[in-house]
Amino acid sequence: MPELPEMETYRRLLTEQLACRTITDVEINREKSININSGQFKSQLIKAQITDIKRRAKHLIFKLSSGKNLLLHLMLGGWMYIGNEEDNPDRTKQVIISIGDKKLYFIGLRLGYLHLLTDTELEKELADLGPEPIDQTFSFPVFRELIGSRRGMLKTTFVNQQFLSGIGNCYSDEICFEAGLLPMKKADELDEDEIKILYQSLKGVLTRAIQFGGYMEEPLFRGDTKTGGYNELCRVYDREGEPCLRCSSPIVKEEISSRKTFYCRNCQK
DNA sequence: AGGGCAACCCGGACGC
DNA sequence: TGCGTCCGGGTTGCCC
Repeated sequence: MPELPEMETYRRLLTEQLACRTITDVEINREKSININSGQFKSQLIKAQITDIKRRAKHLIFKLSSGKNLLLHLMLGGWMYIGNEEDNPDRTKQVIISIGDKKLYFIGLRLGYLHLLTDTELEKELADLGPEPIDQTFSFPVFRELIGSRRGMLKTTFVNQQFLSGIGNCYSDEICFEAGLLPMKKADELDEDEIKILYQSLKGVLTRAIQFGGYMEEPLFRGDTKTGGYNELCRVYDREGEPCLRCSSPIVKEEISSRKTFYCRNCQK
């Protein structure tokens, strides 16, 4: 599912493709995907310019020239495609935003949504999110302080958006593997060295994942070679039964707090 | 505080 | 081909 690196990849590519462009049409095929009635939604979007595209955690925020914000969360299985009338995926499109002859398709929005919000509403919506892990200000002392207040398992701690924002099921496993720590290890049982390794792994995995375009398999547009490059670089996620790339013992899949979790029994301690 | 769990949602994969 | 069934999984909220 799209996590921070996937959304950051989307942000960068969407900015290249759509920034400063004007919305010319909007099609809503699923009312539940939006927060106001479709008539109002359309009239507020059409003729508005996309002035900027920002990211906060797993959300994207399309800043509009009207001063309003279009807040996107893809949740489970949501993805986007930029094409045109002919070039588009053979899937159900819940929302389609036209920008001249280009069309931005929103696909797989089940629990995902596009909410049109004022600055105040947006701020309120994002208020409970924890710090951005790739932010410059997220230093080791900040991380040590933060994790020092935690007693739960690393897995549940990392996927908790109030603790740290943007990490989901895949990257929490990848970070634990990189650090050589078991996902069920308790945060309050870590020594100083382990906290340091965990911090470095967190920064390292996310930075590399962004660099390689995340692990989403669907390209954003025809000829997009950036998206999904990290898919083959995942070392434990969705690799059940395959040999560990460090020690060759099979990667195991286990349910931890009702989330599928992948790890190596041998080299993660 | 943390763990467990249900509810949300429905496209699409899968089985017959 | 066609129809019915069920899974996935981030997030919220509630209970213990």
